Amino acid sequence: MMDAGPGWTNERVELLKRLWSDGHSASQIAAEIGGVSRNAVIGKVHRLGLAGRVTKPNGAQAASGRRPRAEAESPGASVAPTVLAPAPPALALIQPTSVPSAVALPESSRVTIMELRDFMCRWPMGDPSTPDFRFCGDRAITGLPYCTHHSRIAYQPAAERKRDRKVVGFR
DNA sequence: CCCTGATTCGC
DNA sequence: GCGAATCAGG
Repeated sequence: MMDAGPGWTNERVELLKRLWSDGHSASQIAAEIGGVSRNAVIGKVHRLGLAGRVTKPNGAQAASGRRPRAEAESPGASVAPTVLAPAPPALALIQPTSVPSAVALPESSRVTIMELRDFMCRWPMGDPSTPDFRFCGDRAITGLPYCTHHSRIAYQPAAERKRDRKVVGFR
């Protein structure tokens, strides 16, 4: 008599609530509960009214939802051209004068410009005029030219002159 | 390429 | 009510 499909029993819902309020992500909760997908968790969370963990002050909500089953996209139409980074690190001028490569980056996936892919971090490393000039090449944040590490450096908020040395944006 | 939550809609 | 598909953003 195995239950074919354990729906959202009271215990599961309570576990969901506990994990959600405990700060676990939807995918983590889904993996913890088992048998449910991340979407299922999110959907249930919203249905329970628990959503609203991250509320945007602006009226700009999130996605507009899923498409109404229509896919008449213009195949020939080209989208907007690729936009470059708003504030590149001025090439190698901001070079890591004291980069403990032997400690910090044991094996950074540095790549040449030829090996640089779209999803790779474009953070310059080394002197562009030398043959050993490479880019970080690490996995870049989607939509951004840099990886998580270098994004923090490139997009540092201009309001942190001295004190407050905490890392930006993190739950 | 990874991830996060939000939303819609067919079931 | 449920959750996959999709979207938007990091």
